[in-house]
Amino acid sequence: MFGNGYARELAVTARLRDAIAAKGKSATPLRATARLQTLAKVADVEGHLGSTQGLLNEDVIDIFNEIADLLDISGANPFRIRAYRNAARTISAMTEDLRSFLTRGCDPADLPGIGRDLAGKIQEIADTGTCALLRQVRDEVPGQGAALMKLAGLGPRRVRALQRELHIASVDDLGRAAREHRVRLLKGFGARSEQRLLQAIQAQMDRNRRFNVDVAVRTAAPLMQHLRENAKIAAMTVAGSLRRGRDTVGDLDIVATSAVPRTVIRALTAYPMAQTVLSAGVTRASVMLSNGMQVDLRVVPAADYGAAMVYLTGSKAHNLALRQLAQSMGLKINEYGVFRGRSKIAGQDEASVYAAVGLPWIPPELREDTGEIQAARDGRLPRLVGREDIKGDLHIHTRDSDGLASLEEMVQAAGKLGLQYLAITDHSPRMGMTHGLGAQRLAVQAERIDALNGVGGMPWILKSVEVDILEDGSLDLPDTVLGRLDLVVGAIHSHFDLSPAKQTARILRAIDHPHFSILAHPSGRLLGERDGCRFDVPRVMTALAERGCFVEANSQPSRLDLWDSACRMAREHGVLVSIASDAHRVADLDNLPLGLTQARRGWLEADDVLNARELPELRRLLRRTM
DNA sequence: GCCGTTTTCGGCCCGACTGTTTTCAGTCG
Repeated sequence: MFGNGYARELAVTARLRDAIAAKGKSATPLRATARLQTLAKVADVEGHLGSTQGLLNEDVIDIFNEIADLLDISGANPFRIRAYRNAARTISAMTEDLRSFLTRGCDPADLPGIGRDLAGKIQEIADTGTCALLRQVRDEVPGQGAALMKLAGLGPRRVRALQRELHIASVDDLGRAAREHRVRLLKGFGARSEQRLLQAIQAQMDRNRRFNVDVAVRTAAPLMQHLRENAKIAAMTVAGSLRRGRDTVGDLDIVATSAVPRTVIRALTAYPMAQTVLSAGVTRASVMLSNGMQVDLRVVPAADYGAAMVYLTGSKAHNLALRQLAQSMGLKINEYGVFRGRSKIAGQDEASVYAAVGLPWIPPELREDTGEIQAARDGRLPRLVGREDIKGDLHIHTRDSDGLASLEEMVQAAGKLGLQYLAITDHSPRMGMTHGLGAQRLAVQAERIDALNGVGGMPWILKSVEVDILEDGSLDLPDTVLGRLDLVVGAIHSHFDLSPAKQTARILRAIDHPHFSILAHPSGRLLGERDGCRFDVPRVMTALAERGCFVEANSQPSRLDLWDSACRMAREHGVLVSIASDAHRVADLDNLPLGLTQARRGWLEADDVLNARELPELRRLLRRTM
């Protein structure tokens, strides 16, 4: 998915910064990024942004993971295997382009989990595009071992057995063998595992499907209600990626506490939407719902609830780091609590678990092992922006273009939500299908806004427009028209597939426009439908900062654009973020928390958020000085 | 293969569930 893959191309993470600082080297990401941008400015734009940017990171991640899978199948030292996986994870947490990292003279061996050997392999991949060890292990493990490993239910041992005994090289081979009932003849396999493998092959074909967060919420709510009504539950919460606020959700993780766990397990397996029961034990069960979403349920005693919540909220990387920290203190963390020897010292609530390892409670949105544990240790955790900090909404449509409610209805609804101000941002003329507004209709709208503002008792209405950024970077309305507005929100709605160089130049030109205020949904991605456009994000952030402009975190569940790491990059560049609903109807105003969550995942505090400002301060900030 | 409040060797996160076994290995989260 665009958000995850592309996020890897962005700037230096705090984890990286911490790791380098811990090793006694000084490296401020801002300075590093600035240097990079200087290089970019002098370089030929097309050349700089050509085919290599970010691809090295992907290459190294793929190669290290494949080496790990193949070593696993060949029965290598498990800790050597883990080293490759850890290194791949470190690279995927990097948001700077690895090639520019090397160009700047930085040493990958300074990164956590990467030593001299793997640093050498990274350099080898940078130089040659591949790695001798990969070729070697591919020779030793013939066939598509790595592809087989990705099937649910197949690990290294069983892949090895399939390859050795049945000469199965590919997923297709496996499907054939399973249908011919040859797999069940192997030791350790039976008719049931044969059936499951066929299901796994089918599931893999259906997969790569993650759910937008609104779908996940709409799936979770009735399920939770069903469980409450049909089982004796003392407390229950959704954990996993939904609780961490990921932009998309793969499955639902639910943790519940009950004196009679069996009732909860039974209630889940009896849920009408549960199509297949994948597993059901005494304390844990998994089902596949009819909409294709998997639910993993864990039932624990009240005394273990906090530990189970930490465990099931994850991320896996965060939990690993937490356990290692515990271990270094002579403690053990599992889903039942924190233990010193046999005695349990914490676990009832999450705060006690963190406190046991000397940390303050860490908000779920930060639990990705991207520097939050070190920040918590140092007392540097951000005070994340909350719903109560949001004073207004700077991206709202009305019936005048493609909205479904009138200006008056949107303003009243914003007032009911306690907002102090809102910006009306209907589309510009180029967006023909949205009935976009030209100069004349904008002037009429402005009169109605003046009249409403004159009445008072409602949120202050700012005059604005969502002006189309045309292919060449010019704006879809004349200067004279834009100059009369309180702010100008600019967005791309076409030509998403320009080369990164052209896309970057297009956006930079738009930002240069004297009346430009906020870059809205910058990538234009539609989750699960359309990848976003590709552009040089650090460069655009730098330009926004230099011009006194802002960037939007769009709250539509199918957009969530900016994504988390780009929000973090905005903060690092000193660009204030407008967390906006992009509402086209009254109900859409309630989407604001979704964008807010991405902002929180990007470590944003209230000070980093444009619409956390009071109106007078907002007005001051909107006055362009450059 | 990495790493050091166990510091250049000897460790490396932890437990539930499934299927195939008949006491447990393999897989998964």
